[in-house]
Amino acid sequence: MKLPSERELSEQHSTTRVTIREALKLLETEGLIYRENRRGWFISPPKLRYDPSVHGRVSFVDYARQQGFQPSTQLLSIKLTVADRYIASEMQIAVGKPVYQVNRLRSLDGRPVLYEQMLLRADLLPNLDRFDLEGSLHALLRSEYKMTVQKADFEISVSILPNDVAQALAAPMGVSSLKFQRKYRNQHGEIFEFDHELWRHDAISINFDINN
Amino acid sequence: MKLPSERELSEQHSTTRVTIREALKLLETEGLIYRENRRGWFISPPKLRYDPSVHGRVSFVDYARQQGFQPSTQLLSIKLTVADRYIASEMQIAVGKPVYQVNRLRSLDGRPVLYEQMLLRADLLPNLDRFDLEGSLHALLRSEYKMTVQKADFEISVSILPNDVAQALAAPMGVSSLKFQRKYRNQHGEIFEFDHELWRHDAISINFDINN
DNA sequence: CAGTGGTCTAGACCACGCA
DNA sequence: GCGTGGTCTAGACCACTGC
Repeated sequence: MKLPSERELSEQHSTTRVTIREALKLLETEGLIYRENRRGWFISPPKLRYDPSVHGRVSFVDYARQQGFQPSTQLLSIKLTVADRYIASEMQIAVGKPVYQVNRLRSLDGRPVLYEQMLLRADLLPNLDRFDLEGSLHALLRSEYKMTVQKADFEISVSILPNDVAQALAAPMGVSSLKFQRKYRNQHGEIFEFDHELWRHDAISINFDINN
Repeated sequence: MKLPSERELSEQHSTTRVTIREALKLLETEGLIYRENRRGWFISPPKLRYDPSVHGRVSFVDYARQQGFQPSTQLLSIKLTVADRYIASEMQIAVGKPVYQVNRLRSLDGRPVLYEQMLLRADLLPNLDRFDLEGSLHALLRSEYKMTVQKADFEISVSILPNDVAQALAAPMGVSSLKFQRKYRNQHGEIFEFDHELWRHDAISINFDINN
């Protein structure tokens, strides 16, 4: 699945590295190939089909397996912190309220595709850090805290991978990404979770139905 | 809203055009600036917030106006054709069945942001080409054909603007795009419309709610 | 340590937008 | 017809990967 080196390609096509790189970047934007930082160019695997309407009910691991991928999750960090002005306003809580910040990395067949940052209200979910956070978070919230998702707000846009995230995904700077911003409300209408998900743009397609 | 020329920028920053262009392309991928083919670089306006869950009920023109944009629609072409194998399979009709193909270009404040290709079953929507197709299509279907959307299937992914579409959007080759593929079913469960929408990636964010 | 991708220089020519 | 962006050449050095 690895392409020949850029120097090799430029000789084969009697052109220069600059030109070859431009062509490779077109294919990258198109989603056909991707890079791992300083390791080379690779053919992109098929996209994961992601259905936001079942999110919170069906776990990443389950639907990835259904589609023939070997998924894995790595907990990067968890810390107890407090809401700054931005977080407080988005989560509709007071500035200074305690929140857990959980960062995870998710991979398909060993390829990192998703960087997840989750902010969770610590007052509603005490001692969250004592649990195993590499599995399904929503299954955990259901079984340990009787917390279920009543409503989810999504905002999806195309942007760039921030530098730290690019590093975590072994991606070079400037790779485009699909950004999910998500808020979950529980049965009482409280926003208990506020997430940022950053996907490699070539790793995902979003599929869902709307009924009128 | 126009940036200085690339040559000017490279002098100002004591570097070469190649390097400046790389930097500009980073900002382009990030969505902060955009190009119009051979006309220069411009600051990107705010994104249109698009809610797929109200699509079919609220028109492009209406929600664009609500957000302070001046929307416009241009009919590029309409023709009566027949379903090839791909279209037939996607629309669940027989190969050779008649379909209207409608192509439209939509702009915000004079900036082309969306290329729309719609395929509509001609047997269910006879003489569609006699109507004004620069307004809301679904309003037309409702009033003239008593056709309402019961269910909509979405597939959203990031890709590149195809060359002909890039040209229509006055975009250079290789600009990334957000692709919507959409199927509408009527009250009888028939797929009467199959769309491809290509958005400039920096012109749109998708916002919607899911209720469990 | 050899080879890779990431970054950069200093030019060049062409096609097109604009006046 | 001038200036623009789009494309290309022929090099270079560095930081890092993989052996």
